[in-house]
Amino acid sequence: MPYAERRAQILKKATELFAEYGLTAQTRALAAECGISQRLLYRFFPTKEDLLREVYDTAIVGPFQAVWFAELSDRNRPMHDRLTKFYNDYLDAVLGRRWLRLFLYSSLAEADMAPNYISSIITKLTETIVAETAHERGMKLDMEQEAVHEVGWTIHGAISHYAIRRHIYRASHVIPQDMVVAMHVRVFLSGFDSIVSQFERVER
Amino acid sequence: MPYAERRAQILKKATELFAEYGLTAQTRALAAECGISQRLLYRFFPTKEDLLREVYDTAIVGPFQAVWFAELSDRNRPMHDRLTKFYNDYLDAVLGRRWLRLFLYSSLAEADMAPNYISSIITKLTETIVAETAHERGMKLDMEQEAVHEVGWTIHGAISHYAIRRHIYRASHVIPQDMVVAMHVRVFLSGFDSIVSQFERVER
DNA sequence: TTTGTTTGTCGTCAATTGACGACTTATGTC
DNA sequence: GACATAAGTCGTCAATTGACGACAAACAAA
Repeated sequence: MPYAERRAQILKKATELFAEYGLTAQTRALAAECGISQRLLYRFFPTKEDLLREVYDTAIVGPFQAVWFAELSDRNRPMHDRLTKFYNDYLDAVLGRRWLRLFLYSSLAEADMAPNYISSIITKLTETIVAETAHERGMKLDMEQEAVHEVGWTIHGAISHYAIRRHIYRASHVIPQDMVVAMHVRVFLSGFDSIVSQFERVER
Repeated sequence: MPYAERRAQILKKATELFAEYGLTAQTRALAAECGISQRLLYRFFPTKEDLLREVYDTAIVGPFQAVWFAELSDRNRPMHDRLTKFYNDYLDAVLGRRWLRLFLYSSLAEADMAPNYISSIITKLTETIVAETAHERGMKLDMEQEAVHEVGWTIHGAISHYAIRRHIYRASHVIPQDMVVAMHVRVFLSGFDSIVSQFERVER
């Protein structure tokens, strides 16, 4: 099998394995999964840690679609629709079992990867959501950056936790996903004015 | 050192160790932490797994205060106060770094412990919160049990995720905790009517 | 055919790790 | 003192695990 193809196969299987059994999953299990000898892995990745890093970059940071920022900022559509669309897509493309497990394992392992994802993507995301919601209502935001993030986290955290509940805690999920998204979007939009005013009052 | 005392010490150190380094932390490290030989551990716990189970029972299920149910059902106080009080207490007593790390490690390890905690405690909690909120507003709830849980999870998930963000992702937390709680309680209460009506309409 | 490069395996090393048999030391108790 | 029970250590075994040197097979190019 040619170099690139084999490498891609290993990376894919490694992603599945680490997501399932944690970052301590063994290289021998990975080799067996690929149908190759354990020694061959080391022709493609110098150490297990290099492999882990690459798994993280492709499987955690990769799935986020840059186009989502554009869609969330499309002022021709009502914020309610934009949020509903975004979070349904985000749940499907990112917050699946594999992504969540990898992300949590990495975060717990201290491997300051999660902070990277958070600071590089989610920070911008919460800012966008809050700014766009405020704009739609003709509000002029006057609060600390940290408060903006906290407001954005209300909906993002609630939906992320729904995914954790579903995929990690294996809670039953009889209520269909789009209905859950609809609920959270509704709660967020209906409570938005009052939470913003809370922060504006206090943070001045 | 007497039997009971030594055993308690081991249990405590084991909790710290497993929370920090995961359920794969080594018995030798634990022994060193206790200042005893590794062999001695096996006089108190037959296997590592027995130790793990006991750590889980005392450190995960233990911290939940039964009195919280009574407080949440105290109809002499407005729901807003009850929720604010409860979630500040819950964040302090349960959702700390140690508890969260243990809980997540256990959940990821498939060790169907998390489902236990969820089904035995959180299920009842969400039911109480939703029922009490509805009662305060003179509403008669008519929706599926699963929908009730989902409604309760909006606030419980949002606050749990705030704790995860803070302790696991190590996101900066400039906004003081009581202000975050206030925000989530406010969002929940102001959105409550509309989400309930959403489920009632659809679930019939 | 020869030669060099790529693709791949075998076997092994050193460190780690859960578990435990055998033994030692301390603390009463009659 | 004698003797039992509790508290504790030493050393080791077998299995696991990341890493790698040495060698074999496939294959293209001259």
